[in-house]
Amino acid sequence: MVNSQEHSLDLAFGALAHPIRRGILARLSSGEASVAELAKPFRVSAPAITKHMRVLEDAGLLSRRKEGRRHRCRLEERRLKEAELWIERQRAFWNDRLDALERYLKEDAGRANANRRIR
Amino acid sequence: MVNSQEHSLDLAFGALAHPIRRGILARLSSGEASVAELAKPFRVSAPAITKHMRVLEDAGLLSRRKEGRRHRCRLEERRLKEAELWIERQRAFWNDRLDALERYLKEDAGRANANRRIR
DNA sequence: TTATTATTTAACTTAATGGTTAACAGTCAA
DNA sequence: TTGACTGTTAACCATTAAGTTAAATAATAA
Repeated sequence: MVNSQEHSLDLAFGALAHPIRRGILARLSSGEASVAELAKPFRVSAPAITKHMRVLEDAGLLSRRKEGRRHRCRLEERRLKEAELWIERQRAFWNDRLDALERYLKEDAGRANANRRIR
Repeated sequence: MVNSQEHSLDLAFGALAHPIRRGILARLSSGEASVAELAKPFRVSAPAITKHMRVLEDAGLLSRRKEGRRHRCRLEERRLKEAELWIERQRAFWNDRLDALERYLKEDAGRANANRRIR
């Protein structure tokens, strides 16, 4: 199970890589909705939406329960959080490097000035 | 050009959806590197790496300059930031909703208790 | 010049994605 | 029971993705 975490990031980012799926998530982030409601803004067939729902579900970004003939869908934020965290970690690293460089340059400039003053 | 922003998110998330490409970015987040250095941890052919580099470049997540026969590659953090921001916004919305729900439930519980005390 | 190293391009295979239409299954309401 | 509504499955098509090997280009080293 070494790379099951990796694989779930594959699925999550893959799911986010399509505007319809991001649209569905955006809609869900303001509350639960049925499949038809989620489909409304998009000019594609119902089966296409079913497939997008499947991708989101497989990625663990969305869950649903049946309520009569409609499905109530809701956002699963945990996976979204994991994806966000991955990005955040990379950026944090990078920013640390930039910060360190900046500090170094400042110190260096300080030392250069000190030297200039000494002689 | 309405959805060029959308399209660049497609590319960014799509690029993040592969473990080799995430590995490359992770490596880059601790400093610049050549293509061969980036390729080393992965058991795929050089042309495969070239393709992954292209995907990352097209997504604007990576840039490079030629230095003799090697290419020095570096992370472009702006796109990474944009992707992070998109996720963060969805989650913020959702958390607001959950917070509101929690507040509502607490208030409600308080009122219920008050009522119980009265009679 | 010749060989070596770093990287890309070309051509190809296989599998996955994203869409379609047509048909099916469950649930509700007349 | 019949019909309408919500959603899925099946079968198909076109495009893209991810890998391969073989050959090409470009820069350095011998």
